[in-house]
Amino acid sequence: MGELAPPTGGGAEPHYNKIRILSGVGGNRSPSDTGLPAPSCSLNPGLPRWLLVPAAPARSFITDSLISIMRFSEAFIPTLKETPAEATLASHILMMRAGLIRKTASGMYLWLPLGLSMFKKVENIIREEMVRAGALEIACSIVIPDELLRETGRWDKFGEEMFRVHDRHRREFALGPTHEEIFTDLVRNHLTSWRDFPTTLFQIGRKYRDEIRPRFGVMRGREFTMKDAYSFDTDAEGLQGSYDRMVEAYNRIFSRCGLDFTVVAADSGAIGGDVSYEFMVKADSGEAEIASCTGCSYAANVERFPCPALAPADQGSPAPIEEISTPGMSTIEALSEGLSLAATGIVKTLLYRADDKVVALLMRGDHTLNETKALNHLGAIELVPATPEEIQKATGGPVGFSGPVGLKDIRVIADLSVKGIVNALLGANKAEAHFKNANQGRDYDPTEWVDLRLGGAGDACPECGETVAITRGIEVGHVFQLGTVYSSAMKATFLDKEGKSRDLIMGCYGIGVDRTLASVIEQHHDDRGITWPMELTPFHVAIVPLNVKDEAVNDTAERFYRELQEAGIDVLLDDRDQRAGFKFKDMELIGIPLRVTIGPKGLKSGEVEITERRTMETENVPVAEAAARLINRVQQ
RNA sequence: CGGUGAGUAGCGCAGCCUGGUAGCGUACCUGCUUUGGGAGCAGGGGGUCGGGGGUUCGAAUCCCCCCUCACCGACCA
Repeated sequence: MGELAPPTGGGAEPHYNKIRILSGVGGNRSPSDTGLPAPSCSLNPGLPRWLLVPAAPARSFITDSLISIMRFSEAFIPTLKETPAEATLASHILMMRAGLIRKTASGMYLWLPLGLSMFKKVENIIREEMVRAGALEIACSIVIPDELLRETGRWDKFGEEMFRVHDRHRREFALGPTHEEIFTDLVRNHLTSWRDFPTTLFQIGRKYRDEIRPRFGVMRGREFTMKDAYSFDTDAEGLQGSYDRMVEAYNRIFSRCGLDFTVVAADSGAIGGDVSYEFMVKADSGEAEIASCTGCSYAANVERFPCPALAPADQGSPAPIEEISTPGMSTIEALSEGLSLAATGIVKTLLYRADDKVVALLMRGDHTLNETKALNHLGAIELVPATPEEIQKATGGPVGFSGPVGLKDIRVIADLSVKGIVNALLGANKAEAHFKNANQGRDYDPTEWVDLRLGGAGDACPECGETVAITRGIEVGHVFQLGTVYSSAMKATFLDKEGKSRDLIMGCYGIGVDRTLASVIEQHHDDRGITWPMELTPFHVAIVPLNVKDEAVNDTAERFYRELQEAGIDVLLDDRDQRAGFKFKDMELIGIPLRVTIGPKGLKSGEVEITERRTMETENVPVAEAAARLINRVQQ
């Protein structure tokens, strides 16, 4: 669980929203006109052009009914007995089998009624918490005209990952992979005074990224739904405040979704900016690696985890450099074995093509390159391993025998831990040969020293020095302090109190909605199916009459159905003429938290059964008490 | 983009090697029986065998090209 307890349905303090009066219409009501206490926090600086109104209180999920058809015979819930061949991840398998989604193309899914219901519940939690934090919702087109993306250079920077379309006049558009430009453009066109800020806008909409390899169902699709919010402030303190409110909202959102998550320092990647954190759902199936300290609360995405220089192995004093024959030894492993030499005494030379230039990256033999760090240092759009031809051209030697000695006209960037390696072994840039006793400064000299290393378990925590452990996670949210990256590129400015034009200071905040839902299933399932948390389930209670042709059974089921509906509970009545086992399996697969089973035998003794999905514990309850018992358990 | 594998009924699969005009399970429809853990019997509907070209008297099957999908990889020189 996160730090925060989920909010209670009622009794919470009122929350305030700011609404801007664009024209003079509406007058100048003061906050006290609402009859509610004035806002207590920094949410609102009390600017005269903001009108304060109470936000809708967080609705209780009990009244938040989103499904209209609640008889199984009339619903569209195509459950599968068998596992579709394409699915390997638990959440993907269950979303297919329980009838939440179907695939329409690689990385593209449609949401069936049951899936859509849960989807909307996640969406609504996000929406409520964003509004609670003072953000204003808008809706954007998914299509972005090329000129906006060209302003920030991202038309080119996104490369193949961006879907592109054109209209009949050959005007070009992108299917938005993210929407910084749209929001920045909107704000620069309409908000120009220091009085207009702070402002945070958000939308919940589809995004398109032509992923190299879509996988894991909706977890990494090419079309996905994202909540993206953008804050605009006039100074660094303002940004920090907007940012803190979003982080707080995120904590509440993921807690309400019943997720076990953690917040980690992250790389800001293609979005840009300075401070960046990711919200990670803990899952072994996650694609992200997290370095978390065993001693303190520090945690970071390994992409971002800093790796200072490590002390070099003691290899004596410098000896004369010497070329040696190393037939067939083109890997660190082969060299280490063939020459009985520790990998720590070897320097490997990785050749990459950064955009259109080949660069050499030096790593200690036992270390792994962190491509993200290299990419950031180079400021390149693309970083790919050089081809054998490019390596031959750049070094004069074949793949597997590259080294920094004698390299000309290319950048030689060395990891910090290469410094101080005495009498290193490294490639001679010719077939079947390496140099031994190579020494930095005498035999080769990198042009740059940078942290290029990928951290791993056992590395030191940068905060407290204890060792870190590596775990995996699913990135469900990402928050950035962008600063002026976009505002300066797009000339999004405001006039300050002195009448001077200054760049707006921005933050951006994303949540993957589909992925959050899939994560919930990753963390809430068993071998029978999904085990929904009460706040996200499409139905709180399943009514299972065992023999729909038995009048007493049927009447009782219908009576429960009415009573529970009247109490505002989402209830699914399995009115299908099917055998008991068949219905039980379906309900367990779908994961409805409570099941009331009505059978002829039980009715004769005046009892029905209530089964809790999560524990599969069953209790017999007198018919007269059952409805009240169910209502009570949904509400707790 | 590389490797591996797969495209045959809604879903899961066989048939292909060895060419002769398509089958099993499930789901679906009808009837009867059954009714507390994915029922039984009987009858039935449903397929451009991913697409195109070729070989052949004849192609799901053999050959060529293309498309799509899945899994793994795409730093460890």
